[in-house]
Amino acid sequence: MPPRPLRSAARPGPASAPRRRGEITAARILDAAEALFAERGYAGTTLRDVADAVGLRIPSLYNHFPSKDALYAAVLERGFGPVLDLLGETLARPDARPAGHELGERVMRLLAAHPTLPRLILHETLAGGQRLTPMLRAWVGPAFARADALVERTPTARPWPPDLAPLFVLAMYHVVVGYFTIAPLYRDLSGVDLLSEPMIERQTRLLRRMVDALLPDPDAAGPPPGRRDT
Amino acid sequence: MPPRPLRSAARPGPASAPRRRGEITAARILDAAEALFAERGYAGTTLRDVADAVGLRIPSLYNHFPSKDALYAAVLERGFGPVLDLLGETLARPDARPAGHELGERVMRLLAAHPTLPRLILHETLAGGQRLTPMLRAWVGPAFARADALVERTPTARPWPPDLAPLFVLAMYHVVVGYFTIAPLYRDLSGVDLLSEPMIERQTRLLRRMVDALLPDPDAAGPPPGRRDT
Amino acid sequence: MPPRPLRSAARPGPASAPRRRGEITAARILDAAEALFAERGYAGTTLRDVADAVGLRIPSLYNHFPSKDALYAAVLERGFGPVLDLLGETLARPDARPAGHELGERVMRLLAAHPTLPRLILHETLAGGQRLTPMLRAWVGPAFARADALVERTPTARPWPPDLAPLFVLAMYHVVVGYFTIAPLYRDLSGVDLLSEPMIERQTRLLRRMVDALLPDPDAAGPPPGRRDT
Amino acid sequence: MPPRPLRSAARPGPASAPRRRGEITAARILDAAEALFAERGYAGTTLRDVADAVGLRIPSLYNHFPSKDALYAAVLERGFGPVLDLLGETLARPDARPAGHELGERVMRLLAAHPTLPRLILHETLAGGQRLTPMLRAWVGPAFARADALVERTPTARPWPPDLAPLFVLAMYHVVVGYFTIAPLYRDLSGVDLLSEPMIERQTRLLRRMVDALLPDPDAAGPPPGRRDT
DNA sequence: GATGAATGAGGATTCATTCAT
DNA sequence: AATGAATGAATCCTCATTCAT
Repeated sequence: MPPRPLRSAARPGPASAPRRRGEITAARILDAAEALFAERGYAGTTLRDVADAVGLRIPSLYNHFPSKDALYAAVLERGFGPVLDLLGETLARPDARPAGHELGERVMRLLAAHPTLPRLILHETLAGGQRLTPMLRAWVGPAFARADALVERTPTARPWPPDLAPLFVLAMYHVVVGYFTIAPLYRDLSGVDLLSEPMIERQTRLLRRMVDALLPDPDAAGPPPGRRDT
Repeated sequence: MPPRPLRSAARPGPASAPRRRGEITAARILDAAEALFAERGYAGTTLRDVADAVGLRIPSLYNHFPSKDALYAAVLERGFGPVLDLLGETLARPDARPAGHELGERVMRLLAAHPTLPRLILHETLAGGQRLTPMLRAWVGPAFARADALVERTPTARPWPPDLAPLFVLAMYHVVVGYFTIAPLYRDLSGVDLLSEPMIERQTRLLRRMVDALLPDPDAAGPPPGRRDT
Repeated sequence: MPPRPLRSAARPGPASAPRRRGEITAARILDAAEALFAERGYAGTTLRDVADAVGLRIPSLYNHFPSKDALYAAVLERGFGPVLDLLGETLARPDARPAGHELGERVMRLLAAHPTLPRLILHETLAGGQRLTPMLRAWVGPAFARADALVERTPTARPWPPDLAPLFVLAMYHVVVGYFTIAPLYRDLSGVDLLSEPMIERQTRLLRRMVDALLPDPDAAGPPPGRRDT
Repeated sequence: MPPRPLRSAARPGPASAPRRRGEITAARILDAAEALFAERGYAGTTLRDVADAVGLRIPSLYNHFPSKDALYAAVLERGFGPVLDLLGETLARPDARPAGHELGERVMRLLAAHPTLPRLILHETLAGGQRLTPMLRAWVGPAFARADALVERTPTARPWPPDLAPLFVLAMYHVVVGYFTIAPLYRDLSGVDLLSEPMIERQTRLLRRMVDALLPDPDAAGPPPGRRDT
């Protein structure tokens, strides 16, 4: 369980330190549930698993969340709230090119700090989004739309035709989400930990290179000649 | 990779008609199970679901498969056998550039015909591959290694550094797998069916353009000037 | 558990002997459940109680009834079906006076053979009929209406005013139902078993005397002089 | 019968105002619990139900009653104390005939003011009296005995044989208790509220007529000729 | 090969109760 | 006096599996 930065605790209120003991327990439950849901999905995660991970008995969970469903929803809300905020800001920025360039790094940093989120969202995707929080449902469509717009308004030497832009966005999304999703299996098979700092940095370089190649800067001559990535 | 018996080709194809009625029932069970496992994952799929989908009672499933686990394994074996064969062939071909160019189309055609496979494999990926058939386990590592080699030996105007090549392969893998995985949710949210023929064709064009941009042909001058994608 | 007369088994079909073993088990479950529901009510009866009484494990109950609710409904259906039929016939008879006179005896005989039914119906009454089978709901209203009509059309020396007739019917209903309901407590407190043959017979005489007094025969002179009850 | 402290009369009456706030809360709990126990029985009533009805949290109930059982006992004690007192007085009066005549009205008035009591007692009856407060247990037997004696010593034109007298008492008891018990269901089915003032008054007339018919005044000639019931 | 019946294990949830605050 | 938190026991129900038919 990665340490959760303070700002994520800042959601429920302006005061950052949880005052009551109950809030601490609820946060611990959310931590454990997030990890387990990310690893095993909703159906594969048992309240016993969660309770064991927190060091509580099962009925105690019900003192903090009224049902397994509600716990799952709370995990998604807490996890995705800050991410969606950040993505929203970046996508909304008018200066397309720097935005596109930064997006990769920002998203990588963000998800590296919350590596469970991509797994959570992929579980949802596989489930057809049937349990998708209204929050996420409401967000996904517009987010992709804004990303499409960003791609289309980015000045590039070789613009994307409108019918391919959405698929391009989808592709880049999958590159990022897939990277974090496959990390445990990749580590298991190859011994390399994709979540380690150097690998994260490499993947960030990859993204930059991909963006450079796929959205070439119109001002640069040909494929960036002298510039080496990194 | 274990030799794949011909019978696996007998599924929907015109090939040898199954002799016994039992085999036909087993195939129907596999069909139903494949769809359900792909949609809901292993933990989320119930033998009752499978039996209902086939029109049998649960105990009858045990006449064909000794356990839920075995049924799941059989689904993976039957589903991935032909795919792995095909991929293996392509990846093993010495002529790197045409192979790289063709790979996208071949894989798209293949997965478009078996759209459950990406979902199945993603469920496995999320589960950390713990239930991954030995078959798949044995295949995945080498496959990526061969793909890495393919990328590295492909003559290109801008070669990939060895530390990025594997990540590049991974990225392309996620682009393809993610496309099929998100199809149901995408359809739900946007109304567009990514599994439809036109969309599949668009995605194929996207892949070709991505490969062109990321592995630029050394013989071509600059970014392919006169050539417009489709 | 009183022996169930064969005619009640005749409901589900014309053949009286249950062919399959499952039907026997289902009947045993119904027997046990009927006794327990009658004694403890719905909320106070546990599936464990039922299973223990039958000698099964709890999950086996679900092979015969899909839920506790359905089991309860089945108990009511099986128990009240024949009773309602019989009552319906009697109440529908045109010859009011003999019908009224016989009703007491018939009902007493009927309920003496099924002493759980009054308790079941009282549990339902107390619950406000919220779980009342549609069957019973549909029956209760008309039954009382027909009973009212019977009272009003019975020739008597002192007719009941229309506003009291329904209450009179209700009263007689409670006399009968209450008698069987209180039997266990009465036995516990006084040692007398109201369900014993002699007591049943006494109560039958009581009912006859009450009917005679409350619906006096217009042809008889005054309070029946020479006639002694019994 | 244990002496009843005056405070039990303090409930809804204008009598001595409860001094401490705790007593007022306890009374509110008793009110809510009485209604719920009467409606759903002991097993069907949850401490959460009670707490919700009072507007407290469950643990607060334990500040006033040491257990669910004790709360139930307190409800019975408080509810039945005054009733038993009153019945005791009436039954103990030596002048049999007026007592018998008055009994109906007094009981009806009493129960109309406390319509939950019949339901509570019926729940107890159905449970076989296993939870019956010692108070009630100690009272029921003697009460019926005194009622039997009352019936037997009432001068009437047609005395009840000793073997029928107890059943007659039982019957009248059920007429009264049943009336209040069925009220909610009756209202649900027919729209008529048996607890309304006019219906209560009708039922009182019914009781008087039944008593007149079943215990005919020896001084009156035949069935009371000129007198019409109200 | 298909199925009705039975069941051990477990899953989510509720309930009455306790205790520290 | 009120309550948030914790929990053992139990509730209804599901699941994968077995077995006799």
